[in-house]
Amino acid sequence: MTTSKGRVRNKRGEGAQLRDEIVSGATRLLVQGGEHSVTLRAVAREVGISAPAIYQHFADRDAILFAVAEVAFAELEHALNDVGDHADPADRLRAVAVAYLTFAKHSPTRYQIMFGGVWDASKSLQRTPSMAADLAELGLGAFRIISRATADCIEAGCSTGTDPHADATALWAGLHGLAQLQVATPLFPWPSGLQSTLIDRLALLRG
Amino acid sequence: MTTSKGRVRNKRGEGAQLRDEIVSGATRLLVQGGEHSVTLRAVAREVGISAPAIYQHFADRDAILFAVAEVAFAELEHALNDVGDHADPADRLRAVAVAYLTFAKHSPTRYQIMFGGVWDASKSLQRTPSMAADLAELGLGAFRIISRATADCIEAGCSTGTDPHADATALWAGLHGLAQLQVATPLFPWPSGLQSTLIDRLALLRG
DNA sequence: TGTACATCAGTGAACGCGCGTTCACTGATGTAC
DNA sequence: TGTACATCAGTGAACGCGCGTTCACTGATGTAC
Repeated sequence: MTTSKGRVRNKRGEGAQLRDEIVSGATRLLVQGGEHSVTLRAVAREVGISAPAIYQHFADRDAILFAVAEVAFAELEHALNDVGDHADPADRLRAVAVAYLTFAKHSPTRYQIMFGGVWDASKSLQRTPSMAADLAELGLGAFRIISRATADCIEAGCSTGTDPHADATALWAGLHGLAQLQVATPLFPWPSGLQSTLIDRLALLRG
Repeated sequence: MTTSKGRVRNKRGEGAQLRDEIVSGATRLLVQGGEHSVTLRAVAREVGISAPAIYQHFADRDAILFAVAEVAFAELEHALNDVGDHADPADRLRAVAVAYLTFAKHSPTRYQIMFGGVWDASKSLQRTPSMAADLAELGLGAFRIISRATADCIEAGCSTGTDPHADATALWAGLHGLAQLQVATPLFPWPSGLQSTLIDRLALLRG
């Protein structure tokens, strides 16, 4: 059986597949039209199902966006892990940092979803216990990769730092700021080599 | 004459006062309930006027938020200029940076409005020429203060940097990232002294 | 093997809501004569 | 000085829209006997 849009109804026991389609559809809408355009009904239209069908998989709109963020975090983590081999730990850390910035530049709207923005004050107070904690946990995955690479630099003597956690946190903040600002204010006269400057200074890498 | 809410109608020639009240009301809503709660009608309710009255002063909702951002940028600029006297240029730069972070921490929702988020992809394509450029100009005001303070450090020999613009930009990015991340992920184990670490490293200040 | 039945994976119509926006208007206030 | 008039600063009702959510339902599919 096909719906009016040609979608094939899932077989018995395979209903959970729709969940993935919903997340994909929401991601597509997010990337194309911004967070604002991801409504429950719009997602249903995008996927080719009726609106109520979403309720079998998600409690509300925010739950969908949360799932989108989950996937995005997983992709980011994968990108950071996938920077290839580097003999020099400093080069590896630089590659990780660049991968982070690349992800943010390539998927600005998803990146925005991942770090706040969505869960605004009014609602977040209620869902903080569950969602914010889960989201923080997801973010930690990406952070740990940066953190490990930073620690490796210190151990190998490529960095003059002494506190891996503090250095990694500073670097993370710097990367986040750079990623966001460059997307937000493209008209600003960004100096060339800013990425490297910021990374090397925050991670205390030797010139 | 008073309206049902007790508001006194402006006299002839003083209609422009309502503009300020609208901006204030929108700011109040933004601070309390997040960007999402700033609708044209909600603003009208907050101010105590009918919804159509807003159209005499603003073209649409985004124009109101833009005005809110304008005021916020002016306040930020004022805060950065108002850090008091410092014999050491490095101390002054540190004070400016701390003032920046304090503003962001104290007015997170306004800070969010100032740097993107609001003007999402779909709409911004149309209003980019006028609004994004104006907003960038506003942001430049605050940046110039950081930039000048950074240049002073280099001139005075408190910083080992050689390119004031690049250093100031890196510092700005770092401050922005720290400001945003700390608001977005309060559960993260933020190391103490992170602010100073980040500032000193990016501005190349001597320990 | 056939058949009744339970369950799964959705649909379609309907609801009430708040939104942005328009339109014609109102009543106070200043101005010209 | 009085009075007609233009203008200013809004109001109030109405519109169509998309939204989230509910409800009863449908029809295919697997399962028990």
